[in-house]
Amino acid sequence: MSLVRIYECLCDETRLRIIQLLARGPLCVCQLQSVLGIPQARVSQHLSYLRERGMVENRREGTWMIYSLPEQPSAELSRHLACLQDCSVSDRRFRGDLKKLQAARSRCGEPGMP
Amino acid sequence: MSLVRIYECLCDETRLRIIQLLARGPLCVCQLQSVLGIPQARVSQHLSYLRERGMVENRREGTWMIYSLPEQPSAELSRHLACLQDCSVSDRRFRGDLKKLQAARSRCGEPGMP
DNA sequence: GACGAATATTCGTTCATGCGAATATATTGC
DNA sequence: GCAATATATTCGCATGAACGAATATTCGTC
Repeated sequence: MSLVRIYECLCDETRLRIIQLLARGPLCVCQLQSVLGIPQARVSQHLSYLRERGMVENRREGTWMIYSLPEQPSAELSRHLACLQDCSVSDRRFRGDLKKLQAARSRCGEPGMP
Repeated sequence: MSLVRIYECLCDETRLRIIQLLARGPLCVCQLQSVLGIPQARVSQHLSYLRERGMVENRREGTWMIYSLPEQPSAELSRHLACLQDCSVSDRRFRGDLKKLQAARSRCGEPGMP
């Protein structure tokens, strides 16, 4: 995965939010949708984009499709994800998303547990 | 400068090369052009793009326009530039560019010294 | 003020992407 | 098999970006 490829994945706000959320652990589409507050199709579209570029992995679990960041990310990707983590703690939007994520988790538990 | 803004600047290969080169110090347009091996107009176009987004600064020096990375980059930008530096040392393309940069420097000296 | 060098801008085209809307697919439980 | 839920895909459109080509601007020098 080239550097440009990495930056392409990060240069859209919605994708950035998705990646930021997945950095906290795997999530299904409907959890992402509820946190992001955007139509489901759009979430799936962005996830497809990220999947094609190797930025996310997915596995099916019943009806749910669980997305996560690569289990074995390249050195560049690791480095960049760490950098993103460093920077996003001070970002309002991201903090808001994380709050919503807590709520979503406590509401429906782990992915696959409605 | 938002994170998305930063990534937008980095998600094109030519711009990435430019930023990588400017990370080593200020350069004029013709030096960039000679290292990158692309038409001058294209270099200027990308530099305009970067300037509009606050990713580069420029100052005139006679006929030359000297471009450089921001003197006082934001915390996010600093972090990301450092991350980029870390990752690009292992990139062939960038290493090639740096070699050409050495040659360009020794050929015409510092910017403004033809 | 004309000329040359360095740089910037504009124009037209092509291509990728982001989006909403609609529809299709897959899985589970009855 | 059918319905319901979760997810994916397709289509059409609008926008922005990358590019080459051409042209314009700016500066120093004579």
